[in-house]
Amino acid sequence: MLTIGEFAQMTHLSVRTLRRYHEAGLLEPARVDPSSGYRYYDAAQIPVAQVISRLRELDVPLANVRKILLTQDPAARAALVAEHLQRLEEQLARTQAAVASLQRLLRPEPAGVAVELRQVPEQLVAAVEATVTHADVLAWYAGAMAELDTVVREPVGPAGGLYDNALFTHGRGHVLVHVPIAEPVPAVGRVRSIELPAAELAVAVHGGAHDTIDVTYGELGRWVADHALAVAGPVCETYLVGPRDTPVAAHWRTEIGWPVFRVTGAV
Amino acid sequence: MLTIGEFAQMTHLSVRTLRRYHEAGLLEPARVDPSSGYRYYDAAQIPVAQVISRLRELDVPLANVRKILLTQDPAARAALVAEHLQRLEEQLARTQAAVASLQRLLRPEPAGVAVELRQVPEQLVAAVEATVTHADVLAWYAGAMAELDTVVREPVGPAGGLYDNALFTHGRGHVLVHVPIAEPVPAVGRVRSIELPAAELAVAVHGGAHDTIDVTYGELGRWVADHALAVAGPVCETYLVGPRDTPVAAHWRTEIGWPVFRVTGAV
DNA sequence: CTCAACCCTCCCTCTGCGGGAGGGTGCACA
DNA sequence: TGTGCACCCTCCCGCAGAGGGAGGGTTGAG
Repeated sequence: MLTIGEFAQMTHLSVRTLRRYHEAGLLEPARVDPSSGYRYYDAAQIPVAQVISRLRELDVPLANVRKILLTQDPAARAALVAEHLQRLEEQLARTQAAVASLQRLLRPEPAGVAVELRQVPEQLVAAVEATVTHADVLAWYAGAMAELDTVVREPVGPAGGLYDNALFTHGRGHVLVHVPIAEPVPAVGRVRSIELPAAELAVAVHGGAHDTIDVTYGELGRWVADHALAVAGPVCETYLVGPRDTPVAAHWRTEIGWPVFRVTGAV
Repeated sequence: MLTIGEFAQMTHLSVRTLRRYHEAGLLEPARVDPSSGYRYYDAAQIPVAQVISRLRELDVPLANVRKILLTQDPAARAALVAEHLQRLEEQLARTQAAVASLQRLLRPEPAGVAVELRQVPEQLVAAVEATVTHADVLAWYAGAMAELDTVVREPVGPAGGLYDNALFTHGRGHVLVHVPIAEPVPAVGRVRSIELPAAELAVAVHGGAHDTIDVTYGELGRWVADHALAVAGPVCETYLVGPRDTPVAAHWRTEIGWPVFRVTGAV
């Protein structure tokens, strides 16, 4: 039987951390003295503590560590670990994208995005909509678009999405993805046929992956601000070339439409 | 002049986050209304906000972001960014090591480390010592060892280190690195000639990089516990083959000496 | 039997983000 | 000129996972 201090020496985990792991149900001491509360560990628990330590080095949340430890079946356990490694790889990809984008931003050559003012007529679309958080929007978008694809056989234009301002200002908002159609389709699942109202948009096109789309948003927003046009509704993205057209992110083209009130007299 | 909400839309940062960045001195609004406290931003601040956003994606702490933004000289700024990228790479290496080690740990084949009981005589050494935290110990070690190398011309054995138990149990403790010598050397900088006392050690050898040295610590500690030998002092590491001998981490050999009281009658 | 080293619990701190309460502002429209 | 509503403000609390430290009980060697 080892005291918590001895166990800490052998595992290189601090006494505090061991107590926290006990409290979290990750590493129950072999025995706890009922009167004094002293924790006593068994030498057989050393490898368990080391597995925990390795998982924490990989930033696996304590709750997931618990789940992994409670999983007896080696295959299921390996799957849980693999799932986390998957997440690490995605994070690595995001990190690399951020590095590339940062280097571009720090070079003092403004991109100079072309902005155009456009009158968009009302449009019949098949749509899926929901209120989601900023963190969930990517996953939700993928599901909604897949569902749209199963229902809409003959789209008459590229897919698009309407993004409530609150999504950006407060991290949660109303989102609608749509595919333009010629004739109404029956309501299936979450898909509904609706008519998007006509709009006046300031439009810019973003080329490449969506990691850096905020740069184009910034340029477009700046243009709108410079031209003193009031904002009046959700932003409208149109996926001219997207993941469904080519897997090469560099070839994607996304049109961003920023709603404005026409200030000049021409109607 | 843009309100905080408009600025949030253009930069894809939440209103809350912008307020926090203001408070932290990262992104001062172009104007703050003295009576209402309303923040007003300039469109020219959009790229700045985007740089902050990219740095935060790279997990640069707000304090460092501030430092980077306050640095006018592009070269110095690039150096700060490069420094952080360096840290990211090190972290990546640690992550990969943790993955490899985890896979080994989850395979149910115990390594089976050979442990030996050894009487070590007193030894004259040139040493550098300090009280450091667990997080700092690697950097401190590198500096101390480099300083030792400049003073000691003729070591009579491999370098080693004494690690106070508190370093492991409480994350901060006394550490001493040393090189054995035949004759005392003059005190230069932090280097002193001292005599390490004789000791009784349980000894095991760890092969490979230090990422996984806790596994050998665990095996050794378990052996000591199984043989009911009381611990009585700092752990002693000896770097039989280390980074100064070969850059190939897989070839390193580190001897770990765990102080014990001899229980058998033989003296 | 004494005393130091150890252990316990409880509460606070840090970082960077979000939620929500309670209350003041700005501006279009009547 | 009021009214209403969207917007803005500050202040406090929550989360994760680690450390710091206070105040007090236990253990065990001399």
